[in-house]
Amino acid sequence: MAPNLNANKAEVSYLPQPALNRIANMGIFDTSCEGHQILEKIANKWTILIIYALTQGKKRYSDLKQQIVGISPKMLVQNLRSLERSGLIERKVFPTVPPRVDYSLTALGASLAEPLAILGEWAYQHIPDVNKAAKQYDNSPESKGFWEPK
Amino acid sequence: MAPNLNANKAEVSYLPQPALNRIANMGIFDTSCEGHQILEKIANKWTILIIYALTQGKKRYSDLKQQIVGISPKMLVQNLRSLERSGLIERKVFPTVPPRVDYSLTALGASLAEPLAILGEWAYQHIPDVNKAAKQYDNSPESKGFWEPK
DNA sequence: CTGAATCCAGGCGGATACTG
DNA sequence: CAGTATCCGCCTGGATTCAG
Repeated sequence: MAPNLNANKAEVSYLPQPALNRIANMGIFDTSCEGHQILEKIANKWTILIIYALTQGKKRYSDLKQQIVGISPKMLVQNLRSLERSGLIERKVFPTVPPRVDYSLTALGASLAEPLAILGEWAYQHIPDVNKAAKQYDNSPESKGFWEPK
Repeated sequence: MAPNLNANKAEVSYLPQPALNRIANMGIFDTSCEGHQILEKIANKWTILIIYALTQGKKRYSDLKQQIVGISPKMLVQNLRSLERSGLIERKVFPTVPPRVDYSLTALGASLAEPLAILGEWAYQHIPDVNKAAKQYDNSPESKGFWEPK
């Protein structure tokens, strides 16, 4: 946070100021760094969607399974456990028959919802931009002979 | 955007207001939705790290390879191509010998850097929280007999 | 209903060797 | 230097079945 704006960045001025300066120098690029590991954990498709869903309020297992289209029970449970273990969601079991389990965001999980929501909004807002870029890329000469990544 | 604060959310009041209301109802949970696909594309480890690195300014291939610890040439190129195709980064080739290639963020990519930075900052700020939760979880009775997810 | 267990294919992703 | 090509292990993740 100290204003050590060193002069070794001449041409690029598009950096978002506050956040990135700190991040870059904190070992985020190193696998052994805990921040890296947490980032890796939350930066995956299913995790994000689960957080999104739970932001609407507590939900049952079957609700999540229905809302998150295409998720297999295995992946759902796996990610739910992962999130629970990290303290992002809470799992509440009702000893009834048939059983009932509610999942909800913890305070920690709720604090993550905001950043993830911003990310999701970005995705929506830039659909046309990405499509346009993809179309241009396909018509460019360098798109010939490249193994399609994904 | 209209203030339709319907009353069907009684107990949970932790939702971040602005972003999530829109996201949830826009098919983000559906694989066929373009927003979903873009999100899936940017929400992966290597992509995020590449964006982070390039936020510091334009970099050469070898610079990226060195900075992003543990990335293989295959993954690096694959993700670079993916990002280029989506219009997030620009690839500039210098016809010199030995060859030189610079990668840099486009305006679109720069606009994504901010959300990603926020996410990365969240990861760092909550390292202790996640660790504490994990420790508690391990000591809880329900952590017995569960297949460790990741 | 909420998962657990098992099976299995596809692809992610690392290692290596090789080009212009 | 900046990739490309190839091989391949392994793990993700889907499908299915079963249990409490």
